[in-house]
Amino acid sequence: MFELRHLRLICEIAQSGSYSAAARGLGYTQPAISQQMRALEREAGTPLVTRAGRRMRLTEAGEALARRAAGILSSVAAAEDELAGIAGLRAGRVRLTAFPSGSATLVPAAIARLAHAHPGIRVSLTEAEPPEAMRALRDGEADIALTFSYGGDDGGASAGLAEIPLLDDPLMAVLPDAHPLSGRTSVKVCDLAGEAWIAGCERCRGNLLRLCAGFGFEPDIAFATDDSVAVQSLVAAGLGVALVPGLVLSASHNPGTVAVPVDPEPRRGVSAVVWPDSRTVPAVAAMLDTLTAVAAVPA
Amino acid sequence: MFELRHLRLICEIAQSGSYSAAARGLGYTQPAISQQMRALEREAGTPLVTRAGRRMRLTEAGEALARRAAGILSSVAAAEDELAGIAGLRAGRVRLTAFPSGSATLVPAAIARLAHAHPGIRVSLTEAEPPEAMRALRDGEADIALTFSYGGDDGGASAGLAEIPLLDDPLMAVLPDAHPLSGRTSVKVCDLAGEAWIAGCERCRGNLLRLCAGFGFEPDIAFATDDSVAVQSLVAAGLGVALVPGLVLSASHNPGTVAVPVDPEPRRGVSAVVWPDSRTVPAVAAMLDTLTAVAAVPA
DNA sequence: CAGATGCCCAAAGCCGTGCTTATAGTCGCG
DNA sequence: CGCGACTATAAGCACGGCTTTGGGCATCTG
Repeated sequence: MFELRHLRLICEIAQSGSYSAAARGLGYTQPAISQQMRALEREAGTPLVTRAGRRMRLTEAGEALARRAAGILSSVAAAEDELAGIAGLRAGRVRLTAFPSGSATLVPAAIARLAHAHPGIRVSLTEAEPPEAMRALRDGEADIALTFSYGGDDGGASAGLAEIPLLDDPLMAVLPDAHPLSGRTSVKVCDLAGEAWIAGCERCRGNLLRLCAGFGFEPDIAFATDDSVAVQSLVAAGLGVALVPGLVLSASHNPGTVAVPVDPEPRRGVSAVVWPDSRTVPAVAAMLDTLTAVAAVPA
Repeated sequence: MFELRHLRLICEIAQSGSYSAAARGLGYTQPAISQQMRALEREAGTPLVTRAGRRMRLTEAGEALARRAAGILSSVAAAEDELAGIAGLRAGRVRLTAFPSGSATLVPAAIARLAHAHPGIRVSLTEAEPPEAMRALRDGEADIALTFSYGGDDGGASAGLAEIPLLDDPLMAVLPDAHPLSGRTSVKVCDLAGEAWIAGCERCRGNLLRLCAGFGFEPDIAFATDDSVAVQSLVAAGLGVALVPGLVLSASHNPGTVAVPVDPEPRRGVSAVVWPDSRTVPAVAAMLDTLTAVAAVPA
């Protein structure tokens, strides 16, 4: 099989019409050109140039090869340009999978910042709860999975994956406006032991149960819904109280409710999970950096 | 700049999804693949694959490169096919420049034979007297010049060019039917010393003068014309006698004339002239061989 | 016509590249 | 939990390809 070096050579010779000139143009010495051409002709199985007195003239085969070589070389150059664009953050793509409240807060801010810094990078966003996000990551359908985990669970970040902590998201107690404790600057979980509870998603509900068990009671869960807006609406309607992550509240807060800090503050960890190798992929690295930066400055 | 080896590699990996499989497919050992890929990624400036557990997955950059590589490799393969066609006489072109009586005799036979043996080869034919044919050859406008020369001149085959003798063409005396010598089996030049002469082309006329001078007389040239048909017509009209090459007579013979062998037989040499390098160009070599073969069997 | 000038070819030597072999580390599976 | 398959790393070696040097040939010039 030909070598690109040979194709460049035949093009250069076609233009300059001389081995010496081609050598100067390509940064070789003249004998190197002679040797390369001999190798190329051996490969081609037919002469590509003929000596016509002082000048070298391309044969029909040489002309044909030079013609094709020009196209091939420009294709190669185009491929190099494309890769250089990806390496230089002028192009590329990051596929993000984030849980709902993440995709409503951290992610939009990160995307906006990244789009400003590197307009050529395309970002795609899929919304998924952490378990599905991890599956997408494992299946190669996503580059970054934005997940959260409570102290008691591992978020599914198992072998081979790298987890980058982004922020510690404090849980707030959400009470109806009219609730007796709504004026407090902080509440204890025990204070709410007798309340009816509105629970969130499945893993949030698990965390709630563990948390309350730690304080010696089992919460009376009146309703459970994945929808964080619905949770607050149910609270506003006076049907119970809830523990809601600060991130959720920063994205949407029902005005009929009050969010009160909890003491001691329960937290959930929000982190990005990637394949370790991905951290060296320019667009992924840029997005991770941006997410970290955005997370460091709470909205 | 990339190497074709790298492009083949990324394609193979894209298909097989494994370094080891790619190594088997390409005939390398596995470490060779690892090293090539590392070199390629260094060149590209960005990772091209990520380890996803057991499987290797291409990154966006890797996919992009693999996509382009496939096209590039097929272009290279097409170029190789084209050259292989030229080398294998399934394609190619020969540009022939021949003097008139050659292009009417030897050349048609050679072209027919070559077309039969190698239908893919295109032959182009230009008619030119030897001096112009040599110029075309020097200027690269022809691959083979078919020329003739008399003993006294060199046919213009000067330095750097190779001359391949094809045949010795005997000159015949052409006499009107009614001429007193028209019944003889041979004539001597001296027998025609007192005749009026019809001369051919410029170089033929020069040869006639030298020939007669050798026999101690100067011919009385009544008419001179480049057109070999006209020469014979003038003879047929009783306006003189002529010396005409056998090759000319085999292509056209005026029935009102008689061609008589001359003793001793004057001759002109017919030969093909090429650049020495051309003899290794497949299509040119094939045409030279064919011309030689055709010349060996006088039509 | 001889010298000068480019240009290409040939031979020899050397350096670097890239392959193989051997070995260790890692992941997934039975 | 050990086995099999895969990849990474290191060391060693061979080949390829480049440079240097010297020579032949064609063209141009005084």
